[in-house]
Amino acid sequence: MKDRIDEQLHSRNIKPTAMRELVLKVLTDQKTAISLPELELKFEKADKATLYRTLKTFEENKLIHSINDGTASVKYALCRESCECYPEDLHVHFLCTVCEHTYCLNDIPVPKINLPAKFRLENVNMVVKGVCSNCYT
Amino acid sequence: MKDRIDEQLHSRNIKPTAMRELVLKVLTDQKTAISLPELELKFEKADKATLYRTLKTFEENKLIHSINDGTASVKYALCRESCECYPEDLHVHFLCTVCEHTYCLNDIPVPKINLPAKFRLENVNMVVKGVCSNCYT
DNA sequence: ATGCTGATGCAACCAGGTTGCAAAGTTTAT
DNA sequence: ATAAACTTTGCAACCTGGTTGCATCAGCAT
Repeated sequence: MKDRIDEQLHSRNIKPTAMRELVLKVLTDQKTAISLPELELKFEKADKATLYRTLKTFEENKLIHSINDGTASVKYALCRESCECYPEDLHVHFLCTVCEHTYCLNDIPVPKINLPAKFRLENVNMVVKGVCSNCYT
Repeated sequence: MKDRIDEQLHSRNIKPTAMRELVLKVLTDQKTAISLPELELKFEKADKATLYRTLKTFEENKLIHSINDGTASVKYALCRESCECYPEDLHVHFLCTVCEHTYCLNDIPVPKINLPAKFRLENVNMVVKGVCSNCYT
């Protein structure tokens, strides 16, 4: 288990400190994207700033991606192995308005958009809001 | 001018107070979406809470729509006359990473997405980041 | 004029995000 | 093995946007 974690960190050129291993472990076990405050709650006692910087490091190195789903806080989820966070790599995110969980719909790529003349595209954030299958009645 | 403003307010069932007329005027003159802090700066002396509530009122009555473009703050822009903020009414937003302005790409509808089974769609937020034509080199 | 309702202004609060700085831990060169 | 150099961590403090409670004020109906 730990091996696998360290391997992941290594493959993204992130030094495997104890803290980072723990955070990555939490992120791996997570089915939905998680926010910084939520991450804090996963630990008995952990420093917000450290977690914050850990997430930033992960994001810079493309181990995770951030999602701004319109709720108060930014959420984070693991990137796929092959992800380089290019526009082609992007997928749709789904925010359930009942349970507030944010899902990565990895199989649904973000549709291509034709921008007006002289607009250059760098990135796309597409969040669908609705009710997830768990909360579906 | 004022007539036109009042008419707009009236058509959305919003009582035309002085404050609201001023805010709507600012929003009308705006080419890009504006945030609460930005709106505050447009006035010599105005109360944040009042502006906040004014925006909320406008939004509830579908005179404006909010855009969460991933920057720290939520931005607001006028709805089109015919807008009821249904998913069909939605358009793509563009955030310029240079000037930080957010454009309503009114002519680009949000693409339709096929969600997984038992996921119900309510709303879609699609923000494209990049460089706008003004900042394009 | 009187009373009711909703709008405004002020102050205070809250949460998430972010930074500075010193202590602890790692790595590298000698 | 030791010292120097660099990185990570933990703590505290801060900033900003968003939000709320409450007293006051304005507009309208009676």
